[in-house]
Amino acid sequence: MSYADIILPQAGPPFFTYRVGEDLLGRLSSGCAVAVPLGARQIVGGIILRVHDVEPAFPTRPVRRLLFSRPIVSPEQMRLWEWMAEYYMCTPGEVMTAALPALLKPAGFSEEEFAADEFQARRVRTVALTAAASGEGAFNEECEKLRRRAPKQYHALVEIAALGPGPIPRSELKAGAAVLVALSQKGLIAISECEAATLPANDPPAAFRLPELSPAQRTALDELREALRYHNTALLFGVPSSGKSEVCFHAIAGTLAKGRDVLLMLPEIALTTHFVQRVRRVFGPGVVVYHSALSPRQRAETYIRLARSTGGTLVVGVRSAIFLPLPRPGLIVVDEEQDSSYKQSDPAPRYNARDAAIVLAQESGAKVILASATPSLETWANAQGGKYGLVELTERWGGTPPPGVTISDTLRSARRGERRGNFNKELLDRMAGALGRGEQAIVFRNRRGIAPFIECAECGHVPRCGHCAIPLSVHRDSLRCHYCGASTPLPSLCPACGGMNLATKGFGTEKIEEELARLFPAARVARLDRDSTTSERAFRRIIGDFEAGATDILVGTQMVTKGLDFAGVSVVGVLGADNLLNHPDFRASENAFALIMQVAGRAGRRDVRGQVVIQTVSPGSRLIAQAAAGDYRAMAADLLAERAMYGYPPYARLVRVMLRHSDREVLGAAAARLAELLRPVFGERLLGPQPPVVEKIKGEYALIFLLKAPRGTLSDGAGAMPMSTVRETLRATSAAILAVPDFRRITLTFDVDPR
DNA sequence: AGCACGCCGACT
DNA sequence: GTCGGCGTGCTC
Repeated sequence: MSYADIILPQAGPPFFTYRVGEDLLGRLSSGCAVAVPLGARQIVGGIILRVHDVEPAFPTRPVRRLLFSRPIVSPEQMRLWEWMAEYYMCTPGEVMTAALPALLKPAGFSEEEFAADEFQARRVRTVALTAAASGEGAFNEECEKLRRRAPKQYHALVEIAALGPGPIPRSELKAGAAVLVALSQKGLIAISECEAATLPANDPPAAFRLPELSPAQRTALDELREALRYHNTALLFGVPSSGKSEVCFHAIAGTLAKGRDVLLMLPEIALTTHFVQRVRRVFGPGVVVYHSALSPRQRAETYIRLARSTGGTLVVGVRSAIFLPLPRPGLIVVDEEQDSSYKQSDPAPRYNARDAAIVLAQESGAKVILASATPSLETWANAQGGKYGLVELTERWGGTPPPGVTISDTLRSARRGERRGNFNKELLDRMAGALGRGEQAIVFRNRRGIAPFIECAECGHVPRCGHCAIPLSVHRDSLRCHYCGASTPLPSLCPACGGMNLATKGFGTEKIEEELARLFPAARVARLDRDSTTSERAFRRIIGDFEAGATDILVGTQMVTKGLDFAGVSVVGVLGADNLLNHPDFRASENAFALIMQVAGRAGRRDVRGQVVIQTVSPGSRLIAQAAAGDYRAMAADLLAERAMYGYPPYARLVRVMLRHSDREVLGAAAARLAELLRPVFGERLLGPQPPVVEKIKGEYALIFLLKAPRGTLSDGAGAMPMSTVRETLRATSAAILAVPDFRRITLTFDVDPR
């Protein structure tokens, strides 16, 4: 008799064992998707881990059905799943939940319902130029004919030609149905239908429209290729605007030409911008895009299409794209590798896609390029230590002059009476100048809403969120919790003492927007933050308007810093730079540096030197000076010394242990017991327990420990402990805690390498 | 994660 | 006397 160990998409045991019936014998192997019965009346989708003939000690149920004729998880992906479950201390089922699109994990169906529900790729209509309209001569001739009398058809034809060659899904075209029908009747385009999961074709490498490289970029590309001969991973470290992307494009083209697949990973926000269009212009319509705005159907189609592909595909995607079943991975590029959106912090698997990329590459003989102007200190240390190759681009592309940076002392400005609202004179003068010349400005503030909190002037009461216990932020007509999103009307009296004098403290983007309307009444101001971009459309509109020059000043949060290129911006203001440094987080300085560098990079264009004004109450800050000078090396040297001193990454591995429970007493007791068990092993390197920043999560109390597991031998002679031993200790100890009857309902989670 | 089982309060 | 509230524990 044959048995199959099957991963099911849930926490709990690593796998379940089912019987393989006669009907499926020989057709099942590792990576196959199957439907199996679970519990009384459920059918769920699972992935086969292995097939064997060891009879389990419990009665088994049969595998119900094979969902796709071939495995949908490649051997390399299976090994990535295993590594991820082990390294990030979660179950393979939790990895599976993150890895597979929802439609490929059918769950909660009764047997009858499920029978009809196997995933079927949708059929889509496509259009393509016919021979009559192809070729430069014929195409231009047809365009001329249409231009005057049928401008809509003309535009449609140009659009199809731009996206082509090859069939283009109808849904990707702006042109209406009538226009396409007319073009088809003229014999210029052919309308046909095909399975969405097989769309569209890749451009042949010869047709790539690669950008010309400058001599500096050419040298960097050669160095990169050389570095990747000796290393699996290389850091492409380039100043802002040095043209890292172009160098990557050439490396990507080289890999695709060998028939191998490329994964280009981007931070979440960068993908919604024009970058994807740029990639499509270079590599053609075959570029696969994978991000959070796709529908469940599109995700499943993309996944299946890639599983059936034979190599040579370029995928542009966010964090979760690391799980796509590329048949022949050759190169993974992680752009802005330090970006925190590569780390999933909740729910499990709490993985970092950058690190997963390096593991996946190792498993599949692929190479990794980490690209950044401000690499994470972990990556920098690895590059300095020779673990990664290091390639530098020090020259700004096209001779764009670097922006002039001014550090503006807010307290001095206030003393001199030169402050208007939250703006210092230095910034206001430069903004006025820019607006006068018809140029644009960006104002960056790392805080949404009007103010971070309000305080009663009489009793000192600060309204807090009932769910999370953190202060509520002030918005135009509500108080909102920035953690859980809960919202209550803005009170007019103090809820505690009935006092009449509620004072707003600090300031956010909404407040800045109001002030700008008063300071520059003639300017058109737009705001870009999580509150103003509730839909994809709103986001695109704000960006589009600013790009088109329909707005003059853009005020916003981190959103204004990522991957956006605005040619008309000559002034950038950073408000309250100190705030960035004051986060209760060991990465605060590193992040602040990256953020200031990124936002500063938005200023200036080829002919106009950009101006950046950083407003701060601590103008003497070493880090702010380093950021103003763009001196990454100095910053890294300082911060690495600090990390070594306090035992933080890259000199230690962090694990965050969180306990949750509805009863504060029980929680406290469990945490005390856990501390008692772990302290003898880890001593001073176990911090806590302490309440997290957000004290209550979904009505439950929480306590956290932070473990700084040392790497290398310690100065106190305690020797290094392999990470596998650290994990084993944590697992065993938490099992012991959960075995105590009183503590059974405690939720215990681990976050390895937390952000 | 579903879903059944089971032990306590509002109804016909 | 039953219907159903959700707390608890199991699913190969």
